[in-house]
Amino acid sequence: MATIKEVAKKSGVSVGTVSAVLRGESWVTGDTRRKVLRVVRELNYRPNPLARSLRTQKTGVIGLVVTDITNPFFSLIVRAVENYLRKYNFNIILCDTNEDYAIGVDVVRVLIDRMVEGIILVGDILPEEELEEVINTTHVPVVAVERDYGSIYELSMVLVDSVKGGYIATRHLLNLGYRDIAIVTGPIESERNYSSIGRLEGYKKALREEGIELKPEFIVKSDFTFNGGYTSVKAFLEKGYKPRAIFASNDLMAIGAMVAIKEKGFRVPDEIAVVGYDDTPEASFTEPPLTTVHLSMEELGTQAARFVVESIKDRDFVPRKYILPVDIVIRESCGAFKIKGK
Amino acid sequence: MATIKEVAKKSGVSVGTVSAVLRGESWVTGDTRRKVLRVVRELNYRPNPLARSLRTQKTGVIGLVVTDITNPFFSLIVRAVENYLRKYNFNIILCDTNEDYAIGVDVVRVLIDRMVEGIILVGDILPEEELEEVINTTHVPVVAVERDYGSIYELSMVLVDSVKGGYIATRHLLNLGYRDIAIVTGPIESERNYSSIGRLEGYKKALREEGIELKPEFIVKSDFTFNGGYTSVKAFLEKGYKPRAIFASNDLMAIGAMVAIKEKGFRVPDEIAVVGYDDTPEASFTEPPLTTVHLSMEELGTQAARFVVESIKDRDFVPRKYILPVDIVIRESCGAFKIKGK
DNA sequence: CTAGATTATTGAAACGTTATAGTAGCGTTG
DNA sequence: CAACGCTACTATAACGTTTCAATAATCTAG
Repeated sequence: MATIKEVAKKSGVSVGTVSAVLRGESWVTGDTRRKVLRVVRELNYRPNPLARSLRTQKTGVIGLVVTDITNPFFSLIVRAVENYLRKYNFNIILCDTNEDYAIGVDVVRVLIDRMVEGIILVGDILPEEELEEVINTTHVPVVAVERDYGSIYELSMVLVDSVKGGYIATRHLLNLGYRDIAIVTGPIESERNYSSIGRLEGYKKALREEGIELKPEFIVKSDFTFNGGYTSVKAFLEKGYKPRAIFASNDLMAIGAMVAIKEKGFRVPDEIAVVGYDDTPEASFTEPPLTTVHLSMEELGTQAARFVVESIKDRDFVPRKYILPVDIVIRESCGAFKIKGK
Repeated sequence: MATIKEVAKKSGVSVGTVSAVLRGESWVTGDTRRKVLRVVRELNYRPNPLARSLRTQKTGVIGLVVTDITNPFFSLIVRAVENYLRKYNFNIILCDTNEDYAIGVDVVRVLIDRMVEGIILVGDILPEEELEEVINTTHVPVVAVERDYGSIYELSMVLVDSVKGGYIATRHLLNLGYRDIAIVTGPIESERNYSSIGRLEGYKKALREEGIELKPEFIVKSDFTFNGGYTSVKAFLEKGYKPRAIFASNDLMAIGAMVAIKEKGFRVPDEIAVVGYDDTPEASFTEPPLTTVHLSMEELGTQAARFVVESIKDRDFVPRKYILPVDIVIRESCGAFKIKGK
């Protein structure tokens, strides 16, 4: 609670000098510097970041907005962002929008009022109009993660190569000799459902390449939740369809799908193979362990944080786009070991 | 970017008046008020929270520190805290310590520097000495969640009734007729491992009550992780022990235990029944679905947030302790349905 | 009508810093 | 030895608010 004035008075110099010492300005002479530092320690003085920010117009705070912190996909990103930013002495104001645009718009405004030095939007936080507004009326660098806003706005983006992910998942199933492959997708109504659509594209591409005809009824629409995966696959099987393999566009739905499959009396992978997407921690706990498209949330978060730090440090940083590469991690739900093993 | 000065100038009144209008002071006359409000809208003026905070010594920010945001147990709490605090217009600075005391000490200092109005510590963030320091040298209200600091410090606490949880889990297994019940514990070396020890206590109490002798070799020490549960139970079974039921002190370990049990060729629950603790979302996805001690992380978070808000609003709030009640949610891993069903 | 009270408003200090223009003291230099 | 340039500082104006004592304007009472 000591202020810089008290330090100045007690050490017999001006506040400017104290400030200079604390900021590490080189001109202060050895003697005065030592005296000031001693007093600082004696009074246990710590500069008030509020006052400093008001003067310098820099807060050392980054706004981080996610749609759902309880989703491990997002919390892993949050953790990575935090770890990266800590190294640069940035703090994070975290907001969870519960997938609600209204809250998103609101919190972004508040963040700007609070003069955060950068904003990271993870997932579908803002509609385009609002994003445009933010970018046009402020100079806060914005980084979008897992949401493709195209190339018309001045912001960096960190995306996953969804098409490729969908492609290699399907390719893997094809390589194992399966032909009848169904897909469980996330929401695909609007073209802003970038990741669901991309994964579906990859799926189609792989089938096309192999000369396999696309069956529209094998495209099962769902919603990225466990329950959605479960109910949609259950309904699908109850209609009498029986694919040899299912590619679910995320792990949660894959887990739901497996439960439904087993409930219907089919074995995984012997009768129906399953592949997921995301490689969330639970993927290795399932039975059988889930073969899934691996992507590093850590890398996503780190990259986003890096972009934000760079745009702050480097006055003429030009917004970039980073596409995260993906690969497949083979466990047991696809049947690869059984086939190759024998 | 407009300032209050510009608003004052443009509407022909003093800054004090503008400030008064914005804060809703009643004395400003209808005419001036309207004029000011019009200009505010025209210039799209928004007060600068930094300047305001500097003057009022109130920031509207709460510090929220967790040990591991990727653990669903914590992220559910975070979400609840956020939702509650949003209603009161508080923002959250989030810090993840990665279970590292050094980071914990550091971030709490920073939070205090930044003049947060309250601090919520979830899990084992600070050693007692440091907590004492914080409480003695500042007046920031502190709430600890899931960490019992006893009653000597001036802070509120939100705890889970661990003894009771351990008790009802074991009781449930006893009621199903099982006698040979093993427990997989979390870390129990230090008495600050409040929750592991409590759960173990509850287990012992239930057995004692039933007149069953405690077998020390049936107390399997582990570490609250999936892997820990898996390896410790695997080792346990390989030593030739075969309990009729296992109570794991959290769901992650319970899931690990089930994998180990099945790997050893035993069926769950027919040969070995399993009960978990926490009721995390994954508990319903396992096979068989996990019977577990349910506790509401949402309630934990909300209660913590409530305490913090109350201590801010109410000048003479006296720190309280809230003990969350627990109950058991019966699924299939304990075998209750099979037994009762037939 | 005027003194006193009330009401609507202003002006300026304060919050705790940083940034910048200014200056005293002192050694060089031509 | 006057002019100049350093060096090591100081004084003070910002940053954008809120708060509060002071004041002008209007009303009330005697």
